[in-house]
Amino acid sequence: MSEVRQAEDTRGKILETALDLFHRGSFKGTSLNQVVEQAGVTKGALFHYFKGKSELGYAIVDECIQQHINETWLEPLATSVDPVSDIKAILEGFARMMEEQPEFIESGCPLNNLAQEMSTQDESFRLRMLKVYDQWEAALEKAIRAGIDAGNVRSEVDPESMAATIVALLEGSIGMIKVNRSPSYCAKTSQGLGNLLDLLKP
Amino acid sequence: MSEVRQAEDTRGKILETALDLFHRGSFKGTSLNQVVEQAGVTKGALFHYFKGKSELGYAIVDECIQQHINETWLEPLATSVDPVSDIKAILEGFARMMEEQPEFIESGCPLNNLAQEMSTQDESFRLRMLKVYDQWEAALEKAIRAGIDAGNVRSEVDPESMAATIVALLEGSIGMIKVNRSPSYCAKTSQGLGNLLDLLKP
DNA sequence: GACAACATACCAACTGGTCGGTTCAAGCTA
DNA sequence: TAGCTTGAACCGACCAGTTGGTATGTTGTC
Repeated sequence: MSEVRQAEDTRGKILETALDLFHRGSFKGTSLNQVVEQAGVTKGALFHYFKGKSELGYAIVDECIQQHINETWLEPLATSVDPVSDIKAILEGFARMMEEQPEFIESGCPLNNLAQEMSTQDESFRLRMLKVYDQWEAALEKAIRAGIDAGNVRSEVDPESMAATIVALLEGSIGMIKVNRSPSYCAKTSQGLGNLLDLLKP
Repeated sequence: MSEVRQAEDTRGKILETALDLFHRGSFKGTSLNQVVEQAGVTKGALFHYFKGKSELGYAIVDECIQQHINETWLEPLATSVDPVSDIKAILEGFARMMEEQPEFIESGCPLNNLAQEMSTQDESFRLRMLKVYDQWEAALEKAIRAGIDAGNVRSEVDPESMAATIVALLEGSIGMIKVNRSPSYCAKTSQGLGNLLDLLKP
């Protein structure tokens, strides 16, 4: 007993643990008992920081997932004028991560998992996740537009539709990798994404 | 009481109801109590025909979903030599269905929903759903190959990778429609799919 | 009377959530 | 500076409701 009080650290540990469990399993399929057990905290601590399971889920979207999208997509694309190269670089980063942490091949995209599970069940969830997707697509669209202006992307490309297509194909591919769970399928999808991106080139 | 015995009809009603509930909600998020209530049968009846919840899920994949994929994809593509036109025709059928039954915009693809939820949790589930996806991709691949032979598809296209890309983009798009839930987003994704298919043309 | 086709009552395990308590650091007072 | 108060940060026993699953019947048909 009589540990030093950690304040925000406990909240962060709960968020981190819940993200991990929701990612590997699912939102509804993970119990709060599992969360508190794995996080090494008590039910009281969890309900001290979050009004309930839903609020915990909202916080994960607003904080953890939003931050991750910011770091991996929004910031790298913010000043891009050559989206084909920059997007490919991000995807290569993914490929490396999947080799290092094979759990990601099985578990898929945390955002997409949560979005597919919860957007029909909880409007509040849906709107939060839609906001993240909108920002993601907007960043892609802006980068494609800048690419066109800089002469790095064909002018016939429709930035809005292409941005949506890239997100859909990426999320769809990650989902199929989850079901297939084989390196050869990873290669197939990465080829598909590469072909799509090459279409942007002049 | 004392209704006429219906044998296989009861089983069918349970399957149909469970598919509907698993589609609109999720597998774990739907209780067997909901299933028996909506199907108008008792728990005894359900456990008479299915060993448990998992077996009920397996039967839905093996029977309902497999049959649906057969009818909408495998059979129409079996003798296709012009896959671009034939796939577009199938997609137009989807578009029509979404207008008539708006619930499909919200609920997404039953196979993908189940696959994303359960493939990490239950290997038996995963293998069954993978089998359906494999058949789907094989049918697309075969049609693309036939299209190349008939001069309706560019010979540079890689049938295997393109088949996987079409499935991934389609499932990804349906998933994004679920989150966006707007007709304008439907238009965007349908444009993206159309563009991809037009790439096959010579 | 044997057997499939149900019906009903029931169960242990678990669920999200509550609630009265405890601990302790920081601020206020005298 | 010693004592007092307050409130955030927990703790953990408890709760009503639900879960998937079972055990024991009853009913109609060949």
